[in-house]
Amino acid sequence: MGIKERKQRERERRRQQIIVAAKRVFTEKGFNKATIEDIARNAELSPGTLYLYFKNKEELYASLSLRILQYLAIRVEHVKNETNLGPLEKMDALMTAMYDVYEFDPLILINMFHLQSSETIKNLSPKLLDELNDLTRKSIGVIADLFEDGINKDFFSDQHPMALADIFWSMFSGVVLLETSKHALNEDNNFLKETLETAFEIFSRGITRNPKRNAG
Amino acid sequence: MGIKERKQRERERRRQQIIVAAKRVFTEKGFNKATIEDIARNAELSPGTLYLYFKNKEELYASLSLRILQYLAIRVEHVKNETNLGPLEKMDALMTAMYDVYEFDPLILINMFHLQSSETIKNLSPKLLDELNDLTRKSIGVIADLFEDGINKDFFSDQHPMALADIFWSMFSGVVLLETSKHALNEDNNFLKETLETAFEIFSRGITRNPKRNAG
Amino acid sequence: MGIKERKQRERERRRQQIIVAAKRVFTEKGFNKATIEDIARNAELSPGTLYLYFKNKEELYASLSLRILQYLAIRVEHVKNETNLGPLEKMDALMTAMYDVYEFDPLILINMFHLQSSETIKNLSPKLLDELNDLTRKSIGVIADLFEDGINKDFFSDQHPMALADIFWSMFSGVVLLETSKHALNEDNNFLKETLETAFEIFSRGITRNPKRNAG
Amino acid sequence: MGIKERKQRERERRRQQIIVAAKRVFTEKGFNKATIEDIARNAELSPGTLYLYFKNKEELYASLSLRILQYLAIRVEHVKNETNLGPLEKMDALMTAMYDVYEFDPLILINMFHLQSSETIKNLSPKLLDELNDLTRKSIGVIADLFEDGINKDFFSDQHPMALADIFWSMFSGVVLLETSKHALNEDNNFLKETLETAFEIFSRGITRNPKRNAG
DNA sequence: GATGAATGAGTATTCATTCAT
DNA sequence: TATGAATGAATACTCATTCAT
Repeated sequence: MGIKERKQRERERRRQQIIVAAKRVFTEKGFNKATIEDIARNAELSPGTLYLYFKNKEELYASLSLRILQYLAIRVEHVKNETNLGPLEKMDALMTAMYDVYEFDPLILINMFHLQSSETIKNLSPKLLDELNDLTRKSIGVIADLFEDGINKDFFSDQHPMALADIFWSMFSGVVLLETSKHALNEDNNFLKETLETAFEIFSRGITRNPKRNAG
Repeated sequence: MGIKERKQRERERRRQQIIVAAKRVFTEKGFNKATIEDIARNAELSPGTLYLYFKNKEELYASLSLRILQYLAIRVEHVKNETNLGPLEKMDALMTAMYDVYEFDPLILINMFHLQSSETIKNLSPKLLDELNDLTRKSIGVIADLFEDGINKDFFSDQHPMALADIFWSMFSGVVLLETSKHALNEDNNFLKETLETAFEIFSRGITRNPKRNAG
Repeated sequence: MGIKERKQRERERRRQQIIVAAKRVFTEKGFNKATIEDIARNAELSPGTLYLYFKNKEELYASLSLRILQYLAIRVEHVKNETNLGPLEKMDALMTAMYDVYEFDPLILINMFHLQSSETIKNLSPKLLDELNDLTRKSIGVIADLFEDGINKDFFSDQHPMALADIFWSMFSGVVLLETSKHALNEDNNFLKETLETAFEIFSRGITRNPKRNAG
Repeated sequence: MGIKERKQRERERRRQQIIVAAKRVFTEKGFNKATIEDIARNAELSPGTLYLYFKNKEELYASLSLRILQYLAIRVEHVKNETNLGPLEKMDALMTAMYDVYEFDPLILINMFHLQSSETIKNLSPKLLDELNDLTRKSIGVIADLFEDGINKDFFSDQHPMALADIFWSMFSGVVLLETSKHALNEDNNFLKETLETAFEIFSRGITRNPKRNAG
């Protein structure tokens, strides 16, 4: 048992070692230009070993996203559960959470959005795709709940909560992608934090029912 | 003379024939999985012929984006020049324009956003990249002008116009990408128009100075 | 008839136009890197037109050699027919002739030797190859006759005239190729004339029967 | 340790396996018509494997020449070091050496001369070209030393040793190429040995100072 | 004859994946 | 488990040649 456990832990350590290397290489070269050998060398393992831990290159690529999505899920869930916060305060907490998610691992977050572009989706295994989507949808669902709550309590204007959540998520990913592409183009991109804050601020004001706000 | 002209027209027709085929194939398979032979077959031409009209695969791919960016530039420029419209009305006109751009060629628009993802940027020729960016930046700049005008006239809250334009553009691309990825996942995505309208509506309300609005 | 003749002359002019262009391009780029379109552009004609005058690329390439081989044949024949010259004087005349051949068109001469290398031979049409070989063999044969005459008159040591002619020809082509490869390597190659003279001088002394020479 | 050594040896065996196949195929078809797949098939390996041992087609091609040039260098160096031989005897030894070089690998020797033709030079990587040239020049330099020694000792007529060496080398390569092109033309070429001997004999007599010879 | 647009066969090279050790 | 040598499928691009005008 102790042995089994140790082996299990050892195995998990190897997995992380590979994931870390993969992150570095994919981030530097992009999915297509990154080779398995690059990653293996970076992980100080042999190419063959990678296949003992990941079914194939795409699976490895996608596995990078899982962790950040899990973090996202935890964070938004936590916001939802903060029962002592009102809808507006939860919005603030949500925005902070989103920025934390971005900071948790910006490179992977971008990879993930890229992953969602239609080209990549076509080449992913259905199982993996489902997993990714479930995690994403779950978080967006929780976000929708927050909006719904706000609407019910008349803080937010009366719109479809899921639509709001989608737009919120779109705005988040749109800003992240744009700011990152600026980075890739060597323009300065130190303003992502400000841009994101401004974006969320606009969004927040946009959905807030004015009387309430004035009152608040 | 007449002959020269006819040849010119014939040549342009071929170009379009190739572009149409490329669009179909790139859209179906994505840049990497699409082969020149696929496109040639689709265009009912030989692979060699494609190279009489486009220098290489990337050039062909990017040429798809140019047209829609030109359309975008024209549309936003036109909104700016509508001198008889006030800032709020111009916002409405801008949103309509953006949706028209989406409808002008949704598939290519998505390709284009994908193009902007960092992976692709790394693999694009600098010249091409510049061209694409100049066109994009130009339009975003005009959008910023609209916001600036609105701010000067006290319709919009006092924020950096370029930042607002970036967020506007991010929201647009974010929504388009999200809705399209839903499509790729076979969820129904007929709601893009509504989502986009809602998104713009929220954005609009978010940036509008309340007193004015109440007055307006 | 006059018309026919004029047409014939016109046709010959075109042929030369192409040959001149081909020479330029083949010399600059070598056989493989030179394209038919390069040559056509250089000749201010269309690619298709070249095929009205030459069966294919290789035929065109080889046709360059014919002229110089014809010049060679004439020159050596002329030396042979100089009945008022003795064997040693004929050798001098022969060497002068060979150098003239080199100067007649150095670039083509080198192409020709290259042509004789086994790789190219395999890809030439038998008919053309025969033509080239007949011309070469014919000249080498005449050279052999000169040696034979010298041997018979006891000027030259008693060796197989054809073998001597082959060696003479080998030496000539060897020197030309070596000096030219030096040129290609950007070493100075202005010494070809001297090298060739020295080579011929050595050859000449090498085959001359000493007693005779002492007497002579 | 033993394992490492065995692997090393195994690797060298593979390399030879490829070189042997390459020699066969290049010799049969020439550089351009020979395909990597041909060679791979001939070596009973996959195309990809060839690239584990050689960077590209040209490198593989040129690697064939290196061995023979190394052999040449060793042989001429050895002749030079035979301190108990006089100049004339060294000439004999040199000629024997040259013929041995030819016999060491006739096909490759011809490839090598072909390699030196200007067309090929243009398409070779500079690094490779340098390597080949250094080796060649080195041997020709040693040959020049032999001539210089002979001149100093008054055995040979007073000419520039390097020029003599170039001519000697030219004659060698010229004879080899001519005789081989005869072979390619299906004429019998069994006389190369004789032709080469005759050529060297003529050369030798041509450079030898007569008084000495008479004395000798 | 002349054109030049179209053809499509031909190939070096890469790299994800496997499997004998 | 781990290795890494071997695999071989896959693909952009070129260019000699043709042929409708």
